[in-house]
Amino acid sequence: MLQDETLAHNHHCGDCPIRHRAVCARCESTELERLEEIKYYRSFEAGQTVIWSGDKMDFVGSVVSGIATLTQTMEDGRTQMVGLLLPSDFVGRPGREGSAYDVVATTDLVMCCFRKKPFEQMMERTPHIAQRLLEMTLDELDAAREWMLVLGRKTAREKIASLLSIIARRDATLNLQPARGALVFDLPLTREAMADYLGLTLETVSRQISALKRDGVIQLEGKRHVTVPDFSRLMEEAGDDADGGMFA
Amino acid sequence: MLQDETLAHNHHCGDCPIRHRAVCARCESTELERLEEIKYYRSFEAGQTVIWSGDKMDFVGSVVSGIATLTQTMEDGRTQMVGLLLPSDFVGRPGREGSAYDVVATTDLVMCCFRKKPFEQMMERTPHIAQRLLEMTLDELDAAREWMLVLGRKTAREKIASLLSIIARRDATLNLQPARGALVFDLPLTREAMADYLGLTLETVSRQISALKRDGVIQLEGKRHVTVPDFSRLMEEAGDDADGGMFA
DNA sequence: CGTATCTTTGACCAAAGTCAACGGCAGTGG
DNA sequence: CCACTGCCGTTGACTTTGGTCAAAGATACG
Repeated sequence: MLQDETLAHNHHCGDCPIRHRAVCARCESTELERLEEIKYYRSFEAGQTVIWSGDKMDFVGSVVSGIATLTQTMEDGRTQMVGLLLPSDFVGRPGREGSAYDVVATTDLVMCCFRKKPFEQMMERTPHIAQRLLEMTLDELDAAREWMLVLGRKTAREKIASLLSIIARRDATLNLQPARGALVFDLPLTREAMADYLGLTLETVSRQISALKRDGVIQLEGKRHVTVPDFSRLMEEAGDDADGGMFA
Repeated sequence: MLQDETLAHNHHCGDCPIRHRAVCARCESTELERLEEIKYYRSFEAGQTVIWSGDKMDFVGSVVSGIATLTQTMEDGRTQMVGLLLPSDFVGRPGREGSAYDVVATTDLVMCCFRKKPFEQMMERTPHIAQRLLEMTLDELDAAREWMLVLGRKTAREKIASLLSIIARRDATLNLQPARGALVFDLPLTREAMADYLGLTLETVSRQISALKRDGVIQLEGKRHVTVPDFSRLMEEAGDDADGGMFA
């Protein structure tokens, strides 16, 4: 276990892998120093719940590494994922007491946390933080609206293709994949989590993945390792018109 | 037609009906004066498109009166509503060129507009505006996530009940309805628009409204005028656990 | 090995979509 | 004033998609 290392408080923001994308992206070095004073790291194991819906949140923070999900649950147990948190994404809502959602670590997870009160105070005095948070929130809102189209109007097959293309695209930008040819990535989610993401049952997810494989849209190695031989074909299956401009 | 009146440029922000809820809510009088210099009003008739998806937006603004919708459309014509804009809601995204969605006036509509560039400049110098916009954006994000649960996991009947309860609740807060007893309101949307909101067909919307009427959950007068004799019953039908605390 | 978790697949069913006809109402123009 | 037209909404018959229930395969872990 390397948790001791990841938990260490003496990481320097300058070396931080999410330095240029997180809520602190626009901060200058003096601002970073002040953030550094109120920050601390927390690690979570895969499967652990970071925050329960309704609980009081005494911190906010950024995902440094790993993946977490934001989910809502109805009393009868139906659940819908409403957010997928990747490195650099922000957790928590300044100016609000409790969490509206369950936050669960899907993989092992490291978060850079700030106690809520000091962070809120700092936000008031540091426009760079508020500006960046606004920008990130607007991006999230756009993503949520895109997702609403998926949930409301796409077929099961299109939903799966949409999810795969989102994950593939993200992976390509993070890991600087060759911009041409086959995309290769690992699914960070179980079939059940994909179902909760897409408003389907896990059986339907499984069937549609098998169908996409049968039709040559994707190749599978094991349950989780995916190869996409032709990305524009996948986009077509997702019902997304333009080829996204990724491969011109 | 009173359009001349609503179009007049000499409204004072102090008298504005959305003064305390819109993006300008936190501004002080000197800040309001400067906003006043760059604002202008625009009116749209019911059915008119305010902005086309992909178009360049040279303004941002607030809905003053009337209702507008934000919709996304796939090439084959499937459409999903992704936002319902009520008085005080903000339209447009600072720091981005084009609109990602169609904005359509559902009723006659008056908007308070600001040219984008001056507004963006003012935002940088006026933290009160950026703060309020962040707060509003976070609220919208919460609403979008609530909506995702509706789209992904609720049955047709629950979806209709959810929409009715949202409209009823909004109407109650706006028009200070008696906090007890029957709620009465008008549907601001056609069956088709409701279908686009909920990811259903208009036939299913019609059938489920008829069913809720048959079961006594709602009463209808004409096509659009709704009476809800027992709000907690409607909440139950929506699959929303708590009684919302509205009627303690 | 045996147990637990995740996944796949099949048979059947139910909810919502599709296609089509029709009813009501408002506006228009003869 | 009435007939005509267009839009909105309702309802019915039938189809399709995805959900439900059940069994069994794969993989990892102790």
